[in-house]
Amino acid sequence: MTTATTHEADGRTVRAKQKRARRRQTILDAALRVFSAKGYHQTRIADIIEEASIARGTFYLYFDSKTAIFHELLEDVLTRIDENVAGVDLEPGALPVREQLLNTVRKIFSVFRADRAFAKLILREAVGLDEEVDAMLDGFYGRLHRWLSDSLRNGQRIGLIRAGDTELTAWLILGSVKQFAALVLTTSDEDIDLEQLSEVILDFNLQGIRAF
Amino acid sequence: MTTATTHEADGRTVRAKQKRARRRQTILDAALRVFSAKGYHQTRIADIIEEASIARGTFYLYFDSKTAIFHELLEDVLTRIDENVAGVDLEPGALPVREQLLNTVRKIFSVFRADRAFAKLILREAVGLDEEVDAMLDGFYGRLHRWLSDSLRNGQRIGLIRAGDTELTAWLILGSVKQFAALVLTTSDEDIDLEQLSEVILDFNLQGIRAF
Amino acid sequence: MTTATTHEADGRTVRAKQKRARRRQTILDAALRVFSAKGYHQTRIADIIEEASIARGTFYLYFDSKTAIFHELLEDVLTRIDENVAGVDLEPGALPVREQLLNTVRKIFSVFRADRAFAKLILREAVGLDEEVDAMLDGFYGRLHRWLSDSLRNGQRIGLIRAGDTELTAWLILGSVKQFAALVLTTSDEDIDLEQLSEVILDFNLQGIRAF
Amino acid sequence: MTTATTHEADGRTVRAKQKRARRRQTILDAALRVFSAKGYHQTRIADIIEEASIARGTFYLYFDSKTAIFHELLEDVLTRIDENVAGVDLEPGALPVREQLLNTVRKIFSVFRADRAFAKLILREAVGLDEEVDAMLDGFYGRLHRWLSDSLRNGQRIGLIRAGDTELTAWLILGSVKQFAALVLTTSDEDIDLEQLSEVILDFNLQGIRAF
DNA sequence: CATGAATGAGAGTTCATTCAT
DNA sequence: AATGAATGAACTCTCATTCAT
Repeated sequence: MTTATTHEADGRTVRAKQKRARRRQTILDAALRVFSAKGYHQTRIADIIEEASIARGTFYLYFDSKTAIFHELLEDVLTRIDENVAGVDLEPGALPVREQLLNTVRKIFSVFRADRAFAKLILREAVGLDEEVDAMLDGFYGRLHRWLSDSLRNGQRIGLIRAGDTELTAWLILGSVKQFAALVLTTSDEDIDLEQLSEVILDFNLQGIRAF
Repeated sequence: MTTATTHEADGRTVRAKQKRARRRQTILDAALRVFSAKGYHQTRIADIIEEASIARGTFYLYFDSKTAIFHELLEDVLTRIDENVAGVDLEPGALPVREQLLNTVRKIFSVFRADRAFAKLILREAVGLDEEVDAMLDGFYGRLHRWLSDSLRNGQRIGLIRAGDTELTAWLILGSVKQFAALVLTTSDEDIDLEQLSEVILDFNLQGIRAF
Repeated sequence: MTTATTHEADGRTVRAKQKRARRRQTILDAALRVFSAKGYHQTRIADIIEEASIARGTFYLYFDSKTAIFHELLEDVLTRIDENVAGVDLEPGALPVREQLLNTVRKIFSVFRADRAFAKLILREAVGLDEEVDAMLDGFYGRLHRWLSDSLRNGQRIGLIRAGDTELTAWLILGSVKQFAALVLTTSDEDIDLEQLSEVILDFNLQGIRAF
Repeated sequence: MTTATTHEADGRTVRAKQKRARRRQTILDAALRVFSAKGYHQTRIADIIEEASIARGTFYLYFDSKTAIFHELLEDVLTRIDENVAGVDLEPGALPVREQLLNTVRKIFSVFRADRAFAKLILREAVGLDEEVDAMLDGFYGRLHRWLSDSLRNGQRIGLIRAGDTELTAWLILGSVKQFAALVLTTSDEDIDLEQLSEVILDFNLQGIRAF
């Protein structure tokens, strides 16, 4: 009897928490849609609450401010990409390097493709916004850069990567990847052959452009 | 008499026009400083007129709006870079391709270095601002891309550039250049050896990263 | 059986009523604390329900509005003081007038001292709030005034009080008492010798300040 | 010629300053009217700008905030009264003390009567508003109190004032004066005989109420 | 009865732009 | 041409109150 009641109470609490989490997500989703459609500055709180079909005050029950929800949104997106990159195993042996890199490129782009809105957030809306956002992006790109330069040094050690300034080279690779992502973003047609494109970008980074 | 008066009037007109042009430039300069220091949205008209030491209303005698002056500023910057790129002669013969490309890379960066404010404008402030600015940037990058892909095709024809998707590759090169520019922008120390860096970026694009 | 049930029901009803009354009082107490600590306008319903440890909606089961609970609170306080004053017996004979007045002064201040919060409510929070509160305070001070002027007239009749405008004088006495109360309120030290102060205020009102 | 131009320029500046000062005053006057009519909290910026017939933004050209204009208004009023009290000469000799005090009482009330709105501000709107206002009022009443207690001590020295706690007594006098002011404020009829009332309040403070 | 998530009217303030001088 | 006071639309955020559970 007592247990039942307890369960019931627990059930209520759990359900309430779930409901709250669901609503939070609803608002986040709506905000992402609006932010990526209109841009951060063109987006009014009014737009978000309308998109989310909630009242003005409700928004502030879940988020402190327009800035706060954007930061959270951005953090979510960055984390999601981080996880895809972090999962890559660069231990020598296993798959050929080319195959592994190809996997990473594929993964990153699949995240972007999953929702173009994410990409727009990172590549357009979050650029030059405020210092905190700058720091978040710097951190994100910094992590990617570190992973890339580490990989390059690894490659040099085992003789797969030619000698050179790994730090700088890592930035250049990152730049080409970002541009590629921006390209995918712009190209509205879904007939992009990501598989083929991934190979092109990889080969560009590996071999460069010269004939020999 | 009449002629004299006319001359005088002409002189006046000319001098007035010059004065007007000078004042315009003063305001543009001031605006560039403020925009790149505080960012587009954080910049108030009040900031610009204070920096330019003019009255509020005077601003609107020279520019239609905050948007308008930013657009003009951006156009100036983009044109300046365009000219440096457009001036490159890619006729087969002449200098070795590597040398020519190196020249172009050097020129582009010298424009950026001339005033970091320009770079910030293009790489940060103008990103995700509004549709017209988007169009301007698209046009600018589009021209760079076209020039790059034309060059690549040229290179393929004369056997210097390996076969491949020239369109996509041109974007990737552009991406690495942009990232490089952003890097130069961030690195506040003036001890950057642009000469050496230019070679690294060029070699990256030419040879890629692999050992063979 | 039926009786039993009825009894039980009655018991339940009574207990429920008591519980309800107790809760009401809990909320009133909490509200008094918060109102006098933060002031009426700085107090949010959120503050009251937190102080009372009840849910938001519960508040409205017991009181109609923020205004309503303040009114009730104020009425409670005013009534409490009224009772102390009303209880004074000024029939000629009995105690000497000075002793009687001293008793009244003592009583009033003891009410204030019992809880500074009360005093703050009357002397600060309720001032200039809204028309209904104005009316309550007017009524309260009006009753005090009437009682004072009646007393003065009585005093005149038996030759204890000098001739003069009893109406106006009553207001002046009231003013000095209010100021005194405010003084006690401000003086945070508990080492105030109310006994001595009561005499000073009484003598001030009786003899004034001149040497002869 | 030059002087003329200079004069003209000066004239312009002077006129501009005057105009600005006039407008400031217009807004202050309007604000005083509204604050005293509706109370501080019931007053919206919208009410003030409507009363002053200015645009929303104009208000903020002259005052930082709703709080700021109220503070300035209050300071003005307090200063005006201060000046009337400060001007009193209590040097022994000259006029009889009673006459001097009567003058002060008259002056203070004439300030109040000049505009009931002032009185309402001090006695009602500014009570329990915020800490800064509290400090202003405390300072104001503190100065009055100091002046009163100094005067009392002076009177004691020359044998005009009986022995007693001058500090406390000064507060009591102040209390009676405040109450009196409040009374004048409430009594909307203009047929108040301030001359007679001033005497009553003075005699109350001098002789008290008892027959002997 | 109790709860607390949801509501939405309404507030103060900012700032690009206009216009009388 | 130059000035800067004036404008008012539009914004974000608060909080007393309601109501479904």
